[in-house]
Amino acid sequence: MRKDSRLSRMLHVLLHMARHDGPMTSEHIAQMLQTNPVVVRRTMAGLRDAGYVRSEKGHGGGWAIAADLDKVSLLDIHRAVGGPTLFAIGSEHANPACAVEQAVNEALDDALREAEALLVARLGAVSLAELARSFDARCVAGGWPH
Amino acid sequence: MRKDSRLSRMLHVLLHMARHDGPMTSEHIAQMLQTNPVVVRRTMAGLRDAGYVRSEKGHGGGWAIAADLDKVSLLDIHRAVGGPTLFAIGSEHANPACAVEQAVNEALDDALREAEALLVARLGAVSLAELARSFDARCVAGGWPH
DNA sequence: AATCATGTAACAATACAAGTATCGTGAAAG
DNA sequence: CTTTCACGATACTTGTATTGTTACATGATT
Repeated sequence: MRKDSRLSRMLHVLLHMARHDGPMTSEHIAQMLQTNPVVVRRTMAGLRDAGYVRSEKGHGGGWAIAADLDKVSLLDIHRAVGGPTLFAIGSEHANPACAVEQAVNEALDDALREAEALLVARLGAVSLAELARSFDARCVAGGWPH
Repeated sequence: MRKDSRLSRMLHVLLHMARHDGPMTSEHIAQMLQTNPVVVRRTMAGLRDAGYVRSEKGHGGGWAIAADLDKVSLLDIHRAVGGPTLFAIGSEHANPACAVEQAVNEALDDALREAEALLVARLGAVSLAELARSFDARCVAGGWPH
């Protein structure tokens, strides 16, 4: 399967929106993401439904942030875009009749659950605001013009 | 993408082979896995190349274990079947020009790397022999006939 | 009324594991 | 030494998910 980049893309967009006055159009965002405006709308629809962004039609319309970035975590965004499967590996049958297969699946699923718990904890611990601040810090450290 | 079940399947097969005298044919294994003999040969080719199993042609031929199960970890098997990507999510561009995207990718990749390290450590810490023993223990605990 | 922008539906492209069919090759059995 | 068995290898097709694309409807602004 192709790798799901929706979380990455939405974080990218949100950080740009946080540093941008006024709404941004799907067309503009699509250029940033090097993709299609329809893909942008499709993906951001999830964020809108969750209340993290707002969209307006017509002249001067587009997308704008609609939530306190301190209160939204990376995990929230992951879930807002559909909370896709995290792992590309797993077991074939959920409830196998074979006892050997049961044992194998249990061992594997244990390990996967642990890794998933860690990842979820990491994503849940970082807010969009913190991510934006760490970006600012990186710019200062790198001598970036403000 | 469809979930990769090669590791799960190969562990299933190896545990059966450990409790089985003489070689097992691809046809027999395919029935266990509820799949096709060609899929079995294709997947087990990796294990053969790594020296974990051996295959023989002709009458009485088939697959047999060719290594000390105490010395082979679940991680070894994962790698032998191609060491596929573990995560289904990730970032789109490896080296983005956009500084914001760089920051986002770094934050995400950090979290993914940590989770991957945990998973790899877990898989690397369990040998096939240990997995087989834990299966035996489970059978005894469940009152399984030996 | 014209324009701009989102909303939605439908469909093609892409990627990759898995499934399938077929033939070749070598080893054992008769 | 011919048949049979089993792997080896190739060339597809299928299934499933994201992503890309086209087209058109809808609502808001000028």
